[in-house]
Amino acid sequence: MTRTPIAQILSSEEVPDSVLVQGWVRTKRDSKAFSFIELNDGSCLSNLQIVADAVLPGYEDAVLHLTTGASVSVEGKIVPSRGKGQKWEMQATEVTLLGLAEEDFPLQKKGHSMEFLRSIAHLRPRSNLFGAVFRVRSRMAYAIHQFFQDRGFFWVHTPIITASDCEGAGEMFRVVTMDGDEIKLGDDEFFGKPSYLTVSGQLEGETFATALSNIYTFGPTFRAENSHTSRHASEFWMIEPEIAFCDLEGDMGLAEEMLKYLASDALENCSEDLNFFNRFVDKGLIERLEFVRDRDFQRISYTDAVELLKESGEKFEYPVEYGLNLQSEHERYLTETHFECPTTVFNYPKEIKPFYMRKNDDGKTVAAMDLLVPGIGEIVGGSQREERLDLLRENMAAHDLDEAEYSWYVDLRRYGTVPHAGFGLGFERLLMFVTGVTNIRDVIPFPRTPGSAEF
RNA sequence: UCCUCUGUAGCUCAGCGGUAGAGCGGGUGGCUGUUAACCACUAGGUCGUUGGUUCGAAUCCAACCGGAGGAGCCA
Repeated sequence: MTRTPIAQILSSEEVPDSVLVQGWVRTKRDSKAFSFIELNDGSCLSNLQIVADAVLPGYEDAVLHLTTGASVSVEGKIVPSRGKGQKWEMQATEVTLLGLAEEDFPLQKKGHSMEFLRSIAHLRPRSNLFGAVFRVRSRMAYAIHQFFQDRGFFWVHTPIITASDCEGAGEMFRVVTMDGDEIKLGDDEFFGKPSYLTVSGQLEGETFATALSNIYTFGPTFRAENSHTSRHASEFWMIEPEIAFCDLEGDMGLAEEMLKYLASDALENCSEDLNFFNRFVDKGLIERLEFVRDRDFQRISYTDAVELLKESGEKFEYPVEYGLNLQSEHERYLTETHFECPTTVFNYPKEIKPFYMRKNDDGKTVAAMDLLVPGIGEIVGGSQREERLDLLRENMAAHDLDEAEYSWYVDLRRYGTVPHAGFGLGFERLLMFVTGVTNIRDVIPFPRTPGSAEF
């Protein structure tokens, strides 16, 4: 008999008479004549309640000594439940123990801190919360591909090892080879020059956007910054669409449409897990996702945002002044206090943005945009790219970049240049937004942060 | 890199200068169509590490190690 996922059983109107389920025991309650086993196989949040009569062959060995965490294989009939709390339950005809869980199995039925669960990252997917997080993670990855593929975007696999620093994107990890304990550098360098783990696939993405028109990347990204915050990781996943024949307006539109699409997809396809988050993690989650799905986002230029912050009467720790970066507290005020909804800030001063962003006609600002969401801050950062050869060269010089290092990037402006734009969406930040989980370490299977690369 | 908090049983925590505690989890027994089941008994600890103060340190002090939060940087 082949295994039937518990999700399939619990969502059925009519079920096959006799099925096989396999999974891990969440809890067990014994009485004299039978035991209730709560079995979870990760296919959904809910457990299947199994009734195992004491007269079953092997009851003593296979059932009586079961503890939380043990793995079992159970054959039986699905019947309407006589108890409250579930529609179906299983009347077991055969219970086979696959593996006991030793008595110090760390996952209990209640009261674990996120910090503790992080320390047992190999077992935490078996908890309700993390099972739900990683089911939603899978679904969101699927929905992202669907969103782009439905709109004619091609998925491009940009390199993970790179020799070009996407300027300003952050500190990089160096890639080296070893001879014993000796790191090979200089002339012995494997790639003939210093190479790094990618901090962004954007520059390579642009080369494909100027060929296939609409592309996106979706893959791991690495930043060697020594950040200790709940929203930074050294290894994370990023989605970077790049669109030819597109300006900032279209770029902002796509980012907003995408966020709405993903909120809608999660509400539609992850309702059981979202309801769980809504109960135990963030009471306003579903309401917020519905808001994001149904209502328009706010847009405000950097210049207007600075004015708004100055006139808000709010006391900020850091100064608000044209030409300075908006601080976390300023972004939070805009999206959480003033607008109370996702907010796109656009047209930043050129001095605080990277070389590749397109200069606006005012000569002072560039066509950049950041999409801010309540509770998390920046979730998308993007821009229209500078497609004019002379202006790009000026920008590179102004940023002290060696044009020779970026000759292939400059070439895109020499051979059939086109207006184009794109953005980066942090996948984990999206998941924080969709699940209500407040620490990035808890939405990625095995988090890498400074000083921590266990598992 | 800077600032702040924190480390006691498998887990969550109490104790805050005078013989190491509870709940949950584990074991044993009982009871019940139960559902964070319930009741009784029981095992389980170099109080993060090292040093210091003290008649006496889980408790006070210092350093170190681990964890967390915030700032910056960004996604």
